[in-house]
Amino acid sequence: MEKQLTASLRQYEVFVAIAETLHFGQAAAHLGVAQPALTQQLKHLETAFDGALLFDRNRRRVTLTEFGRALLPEARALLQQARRVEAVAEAARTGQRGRIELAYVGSASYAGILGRLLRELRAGAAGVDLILRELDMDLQIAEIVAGRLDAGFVRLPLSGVPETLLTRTVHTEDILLAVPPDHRLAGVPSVAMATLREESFIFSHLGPDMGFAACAYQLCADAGFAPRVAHRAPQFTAIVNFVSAGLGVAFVPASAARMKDAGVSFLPIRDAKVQSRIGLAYLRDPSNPVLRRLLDTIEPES
Amino acid sequence: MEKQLTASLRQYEVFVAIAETLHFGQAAAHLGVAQPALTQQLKHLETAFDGALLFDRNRRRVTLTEFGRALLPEARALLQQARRVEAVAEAARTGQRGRIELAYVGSASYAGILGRLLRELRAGAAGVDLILRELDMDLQIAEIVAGRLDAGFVRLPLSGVPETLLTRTVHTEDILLAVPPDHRLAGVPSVAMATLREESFIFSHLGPDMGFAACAYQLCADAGFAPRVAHRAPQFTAIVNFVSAGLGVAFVPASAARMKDAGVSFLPIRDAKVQSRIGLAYLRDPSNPVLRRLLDTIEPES
DNA sequence: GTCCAGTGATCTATCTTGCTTATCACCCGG
DNA sequence: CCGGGTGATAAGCAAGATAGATCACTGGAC
Repeated sequence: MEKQLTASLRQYEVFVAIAETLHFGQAAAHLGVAQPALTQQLKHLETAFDGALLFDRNRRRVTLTEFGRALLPEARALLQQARRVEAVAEAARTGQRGRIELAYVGSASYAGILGRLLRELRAGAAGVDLILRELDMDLQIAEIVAGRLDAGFVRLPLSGVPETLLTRTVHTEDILLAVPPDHRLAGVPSVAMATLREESFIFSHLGPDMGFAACAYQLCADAGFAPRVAHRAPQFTAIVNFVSAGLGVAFVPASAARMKDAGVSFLPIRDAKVQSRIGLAYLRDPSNPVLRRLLDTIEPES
Repeated sequence: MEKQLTASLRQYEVFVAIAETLHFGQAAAHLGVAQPALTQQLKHLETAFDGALLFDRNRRRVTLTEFGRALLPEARALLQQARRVEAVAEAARTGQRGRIELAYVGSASYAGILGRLLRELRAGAAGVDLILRELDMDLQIAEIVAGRLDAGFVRLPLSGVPETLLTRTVHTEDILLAVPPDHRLAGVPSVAMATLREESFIFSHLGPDMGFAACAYQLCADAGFAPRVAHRAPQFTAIVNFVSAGLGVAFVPASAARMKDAGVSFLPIRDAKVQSRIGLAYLRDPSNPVLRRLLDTIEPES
């Protein structure tokens, strides 16, 4: 059992108010209460200190005793800290202060949206601790559902996830076709899906129903064929490397085209009806105020 | 009207206790109250923060929310400051911390008692602000009575002072006779009062009923004569200078004999029945705890 | 000296707060 | 399915805080 505190904030508040005006009536008005309350609270405080008087009350003039004078700065500091706690509470409640743990799939870092979004998150909220790490989409989902991660940037769409897991699109970009330097299409200004029916494709590891791969399969399905998958690679860097080595062609998000790897061409697809979307995935009704604030900065859509 | 504080120390205390154990029952035991009290107090605190929850209570496990986690360090700091205020209050109440304003008559500084006493005052009380100044006895008394000075070191006795002004002897020393180099007594090992009846004396300015002068007059009265006062000077340094210049002899406190001014001899008085006392003068029932503590270190006597 | 305005203390009734005990609702392991 | 453990809820009581009226004392005006 800890040592009990013997005086209340209210009592220190009264003490400081009287010390500032040296007048019970004015201090009472300042605190918005009647004067007898001050007399009583102050007396309680003095009783808490073994009866040591804080003021000399000569009926006509109120003066701090030496004891009171010694206590005043500490009492002021206490009240200041109390106000600070409440200010911090307000900031934490509205998400301007606190901690958030986010993840992102590797390909999200090409798109440059991380920097932008996180800059927004920081705007006017210098007190936010941000823990950020790169993580594959499937692991992100597991961590979020388990409550060990607040939210994550993934390639949409998701499938087979609990319906408490929501997503919100934060970035949309075209899908390009990456072709090797010596490929028949290298150098053409754009391609049509129909011409790709016989190509060998390099796809990501992730299944056909989620993320970027789902969009790629959709492109092919729209064009009336199923892609022949020659190889799989985990990340777009690896995929582009495979393309560069001539192992096949690949769909990549436009932001991955910056890689300019060994003569690989990135060709617009004339008749593409789908784009790749990066979204933030999070649990419904998030309790983390920082996340709530982050979601507020993203237009609530899809 | 200031912004009102919305939560109480008790509520933060409850919050921190629960945060430390993550268990309502244990926290309640720790605080020495029944468990429902915690539930209620915590709810009050959460209500004060617009209903934002501080803990996730899953019936089986209590966890801090991000909001609670953000608030915890501030709440801890608040409680620490509250404990600090009470510690400071205790120290101030017992005089180990605070401020004291003291004065001393010039001749008290020869006696070396200031250093000793003030060292005692500081012992185990590093938080004491000491304001010290040299001041003549009569001014000291006025300042003390007016409440502008806590206490002062003076030569006893006092007379004609309010009876609320008390003194306490802190130092006693012999009275010596200072004689010029060419005086008939220069060089004798000691003198008897009876041989001084015809001497010219140098006295201090202060009246015959107070301080050192009162002792000197008493010496002469005991010997059956009234001293012939040739000159007056305000301080012992000046008096010894006058003696050195051959203007007469003078009684001085033993501690003034260190001055060794230009061949002046300081002779013990064989039949002296009085000594000079330095005392601390102060108002009865001092409210300054530091002064009370100082008085406690001086044996309560005289 | 007398009186009056100003100020803090005191008294009392009322309302609020905080705590206790008893009980409930729920989760989880056997 | 039951029992131990845990937090929430309910009701009652004691303590605390406040308002309003009044008292008591101070110090200056005259």
